Amino acid sequence: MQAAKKISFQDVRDEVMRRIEDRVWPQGALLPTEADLAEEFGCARATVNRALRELAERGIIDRKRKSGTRVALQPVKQAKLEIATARRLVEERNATYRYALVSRNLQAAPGWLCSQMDLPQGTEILHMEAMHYADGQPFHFEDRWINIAAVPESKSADFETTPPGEWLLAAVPFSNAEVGFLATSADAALADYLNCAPGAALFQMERSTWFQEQPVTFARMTFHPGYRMRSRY
Amino acid sequence: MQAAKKISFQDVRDEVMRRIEDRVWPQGALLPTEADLAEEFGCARATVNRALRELAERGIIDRKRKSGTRVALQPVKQAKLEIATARRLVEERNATYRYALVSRNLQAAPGWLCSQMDLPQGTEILHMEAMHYADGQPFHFEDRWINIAAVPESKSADFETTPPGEWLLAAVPFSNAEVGFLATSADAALADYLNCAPGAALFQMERSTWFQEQPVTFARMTFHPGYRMRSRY
DNA sequence: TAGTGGTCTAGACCACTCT
DNA sequence: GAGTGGTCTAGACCACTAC
Repeated sequence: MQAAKKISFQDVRDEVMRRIEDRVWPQGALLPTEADLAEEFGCARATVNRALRELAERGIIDRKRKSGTRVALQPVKQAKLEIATARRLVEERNATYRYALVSRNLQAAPGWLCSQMDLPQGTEILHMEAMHYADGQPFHFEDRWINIAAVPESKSADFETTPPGEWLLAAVPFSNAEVGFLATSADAALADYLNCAPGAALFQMERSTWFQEQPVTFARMTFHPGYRMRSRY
Repeated sequence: MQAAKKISFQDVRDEVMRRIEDRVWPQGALLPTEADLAEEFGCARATVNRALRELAERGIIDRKRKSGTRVALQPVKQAKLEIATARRLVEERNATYRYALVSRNLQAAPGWLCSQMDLPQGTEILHMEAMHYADGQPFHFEDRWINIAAVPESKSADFETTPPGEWLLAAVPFSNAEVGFLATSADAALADYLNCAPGAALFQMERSTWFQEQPVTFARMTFHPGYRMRSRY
């Protein structure tokens, strides 16, 4: 005799997923109601609900009240990108991380930054440039702008030893951000910093960050030639 | 008198989030147990559980049995990237989408592809090149490889009018994938296709896809100069 | 071994939306 | 109006893990 284990929401989720993959329920098909599935699987409706809710979050199925649950026609594919600090990226590769502050200036925000970060003209900004290295090789160049008004302590923070990204992560831990990824050509300065030929194709990440509706920082990271950002989904 | 509305898990989630943002519970702090929070909020423990589970999924808090729930020290920042078809990307910009198949060949998989997709040497592969346009301007160039063994119907599919990406999305709707993003320099062929100077910096996305453990397709998309991929988190 | 989160149940009511 | 998912409850037992 089999031990009649209790059905878990994971069992339900996986079985429903299997039927979708095996086209038992093809794309666009209507699934049984939660109550029916609960009866079939011999579990509570709440268990089925949680299973289906997870699949809906993944974009596998679409749910609407009254209409019921359908297999998604165009499953939304989402890749989750972990936004990590340079230190973590470097150490993940079993390399030694090193950081160096290149420049630090208190200045009025330039126009392009004001529109980028949604700041009033002439806002006081802390501008820094920094380099991050992996095993002594250039990893990425950081162009960092911090809104002093949002993080006053940054004015007196020690960025000689602590990278701005890590400092901010501790100072403003829970923020919203907008990221952009693009390719750019190395200008003379980047070529120098990243030890590559001028004109080389470089991968860039730009990030604007807000905390409680207030713009905090803008950063542009330019990676060494050949850098590749990866993800699974 | 206020209408004493029932507390929802969203109320609990938002209030807990507020206390974390306002440093009522600073980073690393131990939160009250689910039972205590349930009593405080006047709701069932299951309601608190769902609220905290969501925050844990977002990486805001860390939960461990017996130890309890703590505010995350290093909140994991995750960006969700929607992987959309070229058609959708183009139409989102209110531009007119056009597709053109450039070449189509049945051939043995080259060595680099076999290692990339984890295929046996000499596997039969359908190789295609295609262009995608937005308002008549080059949007991206697609280099596509399909494992015939995994999707036999692809051999006779009409890729003159249907982009391989869309065809595959319908044929193999629920798959796993690995994506990589990088920058590359335009060679003569890409410069021609994308109407840019040779050597221009271009954004590339590479994707390998599996369905039920079997390699299905590899695609390399090279975008027009100036393309930027965006996301929020 | 005891405390904490993880999950399931059975029932109830609500909210949306199709007809 | 009626059908379906969305959520809450109160209670129970389980599973992991710090002690």
